[in-house]
Amino acid sequence: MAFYQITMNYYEKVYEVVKKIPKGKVVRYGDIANILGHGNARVVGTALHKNPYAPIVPCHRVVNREGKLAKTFGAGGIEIHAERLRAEGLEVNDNMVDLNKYLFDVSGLKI
DNA sequence: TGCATGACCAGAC
DNA sequence: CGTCTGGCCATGC
Repeated sequence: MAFYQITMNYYEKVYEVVKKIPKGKVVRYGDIANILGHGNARVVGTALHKNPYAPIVPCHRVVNREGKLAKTFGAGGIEIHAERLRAEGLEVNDNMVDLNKYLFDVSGLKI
């Protein structure tokens, strides 16, 4: 929601989707981009990198197509990224999670 | 208005 | 497996 920001329509859509990811699951940048209707995963990554809603938006539940975590995680670095996932019960090996186990299907989400 | 940037992706080799 | 290339498009200067 646009609490006190006026110019972040696109990024805000990203945040809205990310907030709907259930605990213990992850989604890929491309999947978010897909349901937003443009297919540009880079913009999704950029949006989360700036993530102004740090604790509200669970940005650590977003990984790339390989299941790898963000190299330059905005809220503390890749180690924090991994720790937050482990805190939710996910296995993180070599900064990577198993998409076959934890991938959440966002195609059923509404925006 | 134009140009560079980026938590990405798919294909080629 | 790994590396490289081209494309993607919102954002900011």
